[in-house]
Amino acid sequence: MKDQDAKTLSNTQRAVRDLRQMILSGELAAGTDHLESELAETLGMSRTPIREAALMLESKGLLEMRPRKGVRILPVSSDDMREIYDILTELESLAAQRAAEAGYSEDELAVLAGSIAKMDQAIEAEDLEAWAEADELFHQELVRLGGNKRVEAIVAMMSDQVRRARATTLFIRPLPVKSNEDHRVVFQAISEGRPDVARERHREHRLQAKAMLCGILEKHRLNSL
Amino acid sequence: MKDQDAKTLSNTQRAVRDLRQMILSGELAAGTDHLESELAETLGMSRTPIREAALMLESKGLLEMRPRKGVRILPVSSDDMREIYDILTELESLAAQRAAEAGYSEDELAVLAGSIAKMDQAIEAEDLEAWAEADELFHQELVRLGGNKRVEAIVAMMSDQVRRARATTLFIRPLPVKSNEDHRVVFQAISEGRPDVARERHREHRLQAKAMLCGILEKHRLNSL
DNA sequence: GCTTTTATTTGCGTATACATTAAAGAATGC
DNA sequence: GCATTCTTTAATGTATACGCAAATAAAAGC
Repeated sequence: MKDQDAKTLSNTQRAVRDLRQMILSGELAAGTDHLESELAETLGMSRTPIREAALMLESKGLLEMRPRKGVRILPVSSDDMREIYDILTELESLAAQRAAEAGYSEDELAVLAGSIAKMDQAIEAEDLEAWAEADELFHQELVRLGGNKRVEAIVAMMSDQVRRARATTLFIRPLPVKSNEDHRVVFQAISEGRPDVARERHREHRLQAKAMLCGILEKHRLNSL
Repeated sequence: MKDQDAKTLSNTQRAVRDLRQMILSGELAAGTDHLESELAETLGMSRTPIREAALMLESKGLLEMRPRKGVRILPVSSDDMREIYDILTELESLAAQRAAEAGYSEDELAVLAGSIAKMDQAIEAEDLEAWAEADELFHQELVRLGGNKRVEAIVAMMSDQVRRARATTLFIRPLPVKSNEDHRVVFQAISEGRPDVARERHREHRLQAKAMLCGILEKHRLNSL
């Protein structure tokens, strides 16, 4: 990822990548304001590419440009999480259905199967970070198999917004054993070519995840992550 | 809309509005390329706000910025229409469900009811343009009542992409009598507070609309609108 | 002492200049 | 006549300059 840093990537693209990374990692904390000129200096470029990057990240919902107040890193409230999870529920369920309809071969489902295996191992080792990573891969690959590029883009966007909240709740939530079972059921429905089952089971999986996560957020008064 | 033209609106915002309008109206035809400097001259401003506007419209899926080729107005193929309609189906069905759960008063449903009345009148008068406008209002208001801002934004984005194709098919498709019945059924389910019915009926409505529209597009070999 | 008015600062929006580099065209060698 | 290399062109990516309006500080009036 370093080899095409200064080469093929434009400063705007680097700014998008770096700012996104800084937001997701919390280096730019939610709710904080930052002047365009500050960010420009931080990333070692002029305001122009910073502005362009900020514009893009704004339409991805990660920040907001407020004249004279600087760019504000948008916090994610539990209401936001509800909105986002509702969307993920619908679109991923569609993807599961379509993936089951597509009749993928075992080879084509290898990545999905692999992500499930990784999650099992992670549970075994009680490595929550590794589990979260594999879980994300599962959902991402599921959506890819759904074959709808726009769904892919929207889900990626929503996932970005959710990532910070997940990092916080990861160590509060119950061990995701049930979650793994859900994934296996969905996988099986896809590999057996049963669209309705895949759709409905994934839908339930997501609805439960939403309830669990929003429950935790409200119980712990974790608003604006 | 003219009074705050040069006043409160920045050039970038005007560029977004005007370019969007020019794309939707076909003044900037699908598939054509335009240099930043041309557009700048056309809209009477420098390249800077044009670039910023183009960046935003790019992330809304209306155009694509290709180095040294200019900005390309993205065509919408029948495959694209499938993707878009699939998303609209899922998200609008969710909105219908949520609207029914919300238990809106008659007053709060007035706009929705009004849009249905307008569609009936339009059918009566065989005014397809008016029907399309009222239909759009119905869907937009339905989504608004769903109470999910992100869904609203996504649906608005997809609607933009679909608008050109609709203009073309409007005079080929059968008279939307069935469509009006569907709307009434969905409306009733919402006003009676029956989420499952609202969801499922709207879902079917959308699936049929998709089949009809994509059928027409392929029958008439209308790719890349 | 408090409010209102005026000055000052400061960050943004936009124009413009310039460097970069891909693409098109010309020229050279075969 | 064709391929290849060099030259030129032209459009983008980026830096920079500057006017303007909003926010803040200072000053005047009550």
